[in-house]
Order: sequence, then C-alpha cells, then structure tokens
Amino acid sequence: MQLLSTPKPDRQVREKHALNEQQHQAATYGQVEAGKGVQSGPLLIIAGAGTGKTNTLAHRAAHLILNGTSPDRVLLMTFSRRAAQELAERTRRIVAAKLKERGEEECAAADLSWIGTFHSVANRLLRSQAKSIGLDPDFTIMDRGDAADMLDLLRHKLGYSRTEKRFPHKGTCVDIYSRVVNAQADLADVLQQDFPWCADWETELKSLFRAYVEEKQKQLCLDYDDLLLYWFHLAGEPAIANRIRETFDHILVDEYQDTNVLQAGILTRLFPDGRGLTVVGDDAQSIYSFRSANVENILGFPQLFSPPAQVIPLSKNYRSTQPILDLSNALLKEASTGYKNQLFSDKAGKQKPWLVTVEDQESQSKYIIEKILAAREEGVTLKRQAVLFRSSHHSSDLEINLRRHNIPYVKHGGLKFLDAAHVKDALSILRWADNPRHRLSGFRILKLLPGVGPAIAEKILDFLELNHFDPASLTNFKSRITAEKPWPALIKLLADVHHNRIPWQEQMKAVNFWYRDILEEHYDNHLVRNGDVEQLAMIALQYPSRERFLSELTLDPPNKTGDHGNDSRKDDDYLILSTVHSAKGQEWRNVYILNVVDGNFPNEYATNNDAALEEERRLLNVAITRAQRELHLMQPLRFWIPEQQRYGGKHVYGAKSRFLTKALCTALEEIPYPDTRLTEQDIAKGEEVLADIKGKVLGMWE
DNA sequence: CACCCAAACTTTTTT
DNA sequence: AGTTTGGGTG
Repeated sequence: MQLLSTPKPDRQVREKHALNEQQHQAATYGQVEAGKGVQSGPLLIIAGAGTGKTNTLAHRAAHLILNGTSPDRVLLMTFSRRAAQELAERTRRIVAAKLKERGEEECAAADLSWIGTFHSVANRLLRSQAKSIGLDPDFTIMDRGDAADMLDLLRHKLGYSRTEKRFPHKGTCVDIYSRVVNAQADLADVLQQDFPWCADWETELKSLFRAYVEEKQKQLCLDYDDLLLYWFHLAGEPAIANRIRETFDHILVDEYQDTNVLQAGILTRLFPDGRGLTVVGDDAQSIYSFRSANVENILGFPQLFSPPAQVIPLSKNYRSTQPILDLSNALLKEASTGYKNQLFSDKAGKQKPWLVTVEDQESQSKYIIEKILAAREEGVTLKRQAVLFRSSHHSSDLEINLRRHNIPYVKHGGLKFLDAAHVKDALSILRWADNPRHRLSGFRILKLLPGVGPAIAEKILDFLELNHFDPASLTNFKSRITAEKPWPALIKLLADVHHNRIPWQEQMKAVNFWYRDILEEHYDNHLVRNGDVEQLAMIALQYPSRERFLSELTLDPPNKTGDHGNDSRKDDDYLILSTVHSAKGQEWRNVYILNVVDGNFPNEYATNNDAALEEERRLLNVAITRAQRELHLMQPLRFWIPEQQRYGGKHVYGAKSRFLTKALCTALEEIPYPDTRLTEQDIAKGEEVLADIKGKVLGMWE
C-alpha cells in the first residue's frame, strides 16, 4: 500500500495565455469603487470542460485583491483540497506578477486564507464560533465508516438486530441519514424515492437516527453532514450570520454543479441578495448526485435573485482537439436539460475518437497495453495517458496485465488508506486519547485487547465516564482481564497523549509502539500492515498539531493506491488509472475509457430513472472531455456484471450503450480489435489457399 | 461473554 | 468473491 501525492497536472502552458473575452468578462465582473473594492451582483460562470475555469477563477480572486479587497475577506470554496491549493497558488502568482508590473513591493498579505472545501471551512468556522453557540470546540470529526459503526452499535442497543426481517445494512443506514440531511428532505420521501426496499423500516429508522444524533452530541463528535448542518443553522441565526457575513466581502464557489441543497442554503443565508457571490460550474459535469448534489442548484441559480444573476459562459476549450469536442457536444445535445454550452477549440485535429469493439475484457486490456506502449515509443510518457472507468473494480483485469508487462501505474479512486482496519485502529487510539468522550474509538480499541468483547468494553467506557473521562482513572478498573500487560501500558499511553506529556511529534510513534503487538496478534501479514501504520506516523509529522492532523485527515483522506508491483514512486513515469469521478478536473493527452456498454455507461442501476440516466450521460461526458489528443472508447462484446444475490455474477453479451446513438457514431471511428477487417492482400492470399485446398480435395480421387 | 463458523447479502461514485 | 451478520459453542 502506498500513499501518493497527487501529481500536478501540467498546466504551465495555459497560464501564459492572456484571458479571452469571456474569461476576462467573468474575472472582472462588477464595478471597482474607490475604497470599497469590487462591488458585484451575483454571478454564475458556466465553465465547460477545459475552458480555463481555474485560471479564470484565480484571476477573479486576484482582481478582487488587486482592487482593494483584503485577501482574508474573500471566502473561496472548492470541491477538494487539491483544487484549493492549486487555486491559492495561482492567485498568489497572478497577484505577485501584477504587483511587480506596477512596480509595487510584493505584499505578504496576498495569500487567500479562507480557502478550502465546504467541509473544511465549516470545520474552521465552527471551531472558532463554537463558544458562541455553546459547542465544545474540541469536537472530533467522524468519517463515513465511523458513522456506520456508531449506527451499528445503536441498532443493536435498540434491538433492531433481532427482528424477523433483516434491518437495512449499516452502510445503507448512513446513506439514508446523509441523504435526509443533505437534501433537507423528509425521511419518508427519501425512503420512497431512493431506498424503496427500506420503506417498511421508517419508524425504526427514525428512532435510530434520533439516537444517533443524541449519541454524537454525547460523544462530542460531528459527522460530515453535521459540519454543513451546523453551519447552515449557524447562518440561520441572525446575530451570528451577520457576524460571519461582515467578515467576508466576496464568496467564490467552484464546482457549483456538485453542491447540495444544504450548501446552497448556506450561501443564500450568508449573502441573501447575492451581492458578492460568484459561483462557477458546469451543469454538464454534475456527477455527484449520490452525495446529494443537486444540478438544480446551478440551473436555478440566476432566478434565486432579482434581478437575476449574471450568467457568463466560457466555451472556448483549450484542452482537446475539435473532433473530441464534437463528440462531447453531440452527447450533450441529447441531454434533456442543461445550459448545453457547446464547446469549440483551435486545435483542429483530424482523428475522430475511436470506438473500439473487442471480444471481452481480456482483449480490451490487450488493446490498451498495445496502444499505451506504442504511444510511449513515440515519446508520449505514461503519465500523459490515463485509463478511466465507471467503477473501481473494472480495472482489475487491466491491472493484472499491467503488472505482467511491468508497466507501473497509480490508481485513483476506490479504496482509501483510512479504510484499512489496522490504520483505523491506530488512528482510533490517537482519537480516543484526544477526546476520551469518543466512545466509538474507545470501543474499537478495547475490543482489541485479549479477552475483551463488547460487554466488557462497555463496562470500561461507563467506568471512564463516571470518572469524568480521566484516562488515568482506568487504573482503578478492576477485572481479571485488565491484569494483562497491554492494559497498564494503554492507560499510560492514553494519559500521556491526552495531557501532552509527550510532544505531539512523538505521539503517533508512541501509539504505534503500543499497537505493534496487538497488530501482530490480530492480523496476518502484519509486516505490510505495520508499514502502513508507520507511514501514518510519517504523515502525522507533517501536521502542526494533533487536532489539525485528526480533523484534516478525516476531511481529506489520502488515497490508497493499488499495489503496483514494485515501488513505482521511484519510477518517475507511471500510467494513471482512475474512476471517472476521481478524474474530475484532470486532463491527459491520451485517454482510454473502459466498458462503454449498456449496463455500465449507463450503469444498470440508473436505467429506470430519468434523472439518474442524465447523470450517467454527464459522467460519460466528463470522461470524454479529459482527453487532449487521443480518445479510445472501449466496447467489449462480452461484459461481466457482478450481480447481487446471484452466484458470482454473469457474463452479458453487451448491448451497445444507449448513449452511442447514430449521431454520436458519426463523431466516432468504429474499429474492431483484433483487426479482423480484410485487406486486399488477405483476400488474394485467401484465394490462393482455397485453390490449394480444392486441388488437395480433388487429389484424393486421383 | 468471547470467539468461531456458516449463512446471508451485495451498486457505483466520495467530502 | 468478499464482507457482514447472527447463531451456536465453549
């Protein structure tokens, strides 16, 4: 297992471009008023794929700063931390360059300080404003897995595990809860709409969620949804909302097409008339509805205000050749809703994207490897090529073959480093020491001790609570089990970390030292797992404090890469494999899209729902628009679907993807692989062979 | 009460 | 094919 720092896309070239007309208009929208900075009404920038959105946004931020808005009065929200860093960096560079032009001294204050994801900004705001709403600022942030675990425990406590019919899976429970919160919808509606098979459990779910909320408050923790929800409610309190509002002159939001009702609500509560609000996005790239993102947010944005928001489209694409854009445009034309921002490019290009028909996944892999190696021969590095897919496991056949050919690769999306049980264990120790009220972590750790199961763990946690959550008090807990040696060492560790008796830089190491024996006892291949845990300690060193480490790690979990044979970080060049979702915002010279067949594009679970179907179309669009020069859509005839409740799964003789209509096919060049088309030579040779056979057959009777 | 084993279940994408 | 759940055993 390896962590990677995501490679920065190669965008140096574009920055040299001056802004085009549309970009300039978007970047400078509003009036400059002396002493007051830039005054602007609500603005929506529809930024198609590859239209220089980040650059425009950075220029807008720079424009605000250069015209007198203090950088710490600009709130900039992005979809991921990586995007935030890139944007901050570019803005700084633009401001610095302009100041130099003007001959002014570079001012250190050019740094945007309020920049990050909605969740991380919420985290920061809540911790600073916590006192004013009676919230303890030392709350712990739970990730999705934690939420699932807590729901699981509560569900047992409430007796829902012993019912005749099976209660929904814990993961499903989190999904339902999360949907209700993020979409600000009714439980009954959500069940009916998205989880019909759970509709019978409405009453139970309601009390489960109530218990969940109480439990979170008791343990002093917030989940992802709470971060937004608390912020939303905070923004609904006039006094506090005013205070927050007065600290910002401008709010800029990136990837607005992937915000949900709650996030939109936060914005309108902070800036009700839309003045100072800029949102940027592309409805044709809205692909996060499973996370309750709501395309209606961007489609309906202008009408939220009167007069309506200014809409500026960016339609000049700097990324792809025209034939690739033709395909994307054709696809979007068939969508039922949206701004349908048609893109154009200066890069003519002759080659249409290929639609490659292959027999099965094996020959799909074979084709891709052949093409990738050929391209590398011609000087296109592996890093400038990417293979994209709808779901994480679709790359498994390819991965096997890449390893066989010794082609290094890095996979984005899918499993997370923090999902590994042993990493969770180590982190839980630190979290429990950090926040002893956090029963969930304590519970997890205690169960690791030999002879301690759920019941004893509960007893210990109750004991701790009675003793005002003082870790040292655990020495007084008497039981035959706690005489074992890991126990006193654990208590000392918890107390030392909790009271910072050892410096933060040493704490994770101390945790690992204690955990090492447990790890060995509990899991096989503990050497590999121990490596992960040590890596965690290395990561921890990069953070200035325990609090920052714990919350930022939860808000921005590092990726786990597929193990790619050898240490591929030593190889400078490696191929990128990525889910389409994780490919957002990126670009590569050559792109290969796996399994473009019905049942996958669109996904079979989306086929009886119009809204979902539209999203699948946009998903394909995102994949297509990642390509700069070469694009290969792969179409296996035989396609394996891992179907539920059925033994193994099944092979399906793939129907052509319903998105590949006639109109689309004219934008594609269809080829079979292996190439079974006959050349004239083949035919001539065939005739020769036939004549030969005829002769032999006749010869039998001579 | 902890641990083990067999049956049941299962979409996919992620802050 | 792999994880989670729930029941049985020691």
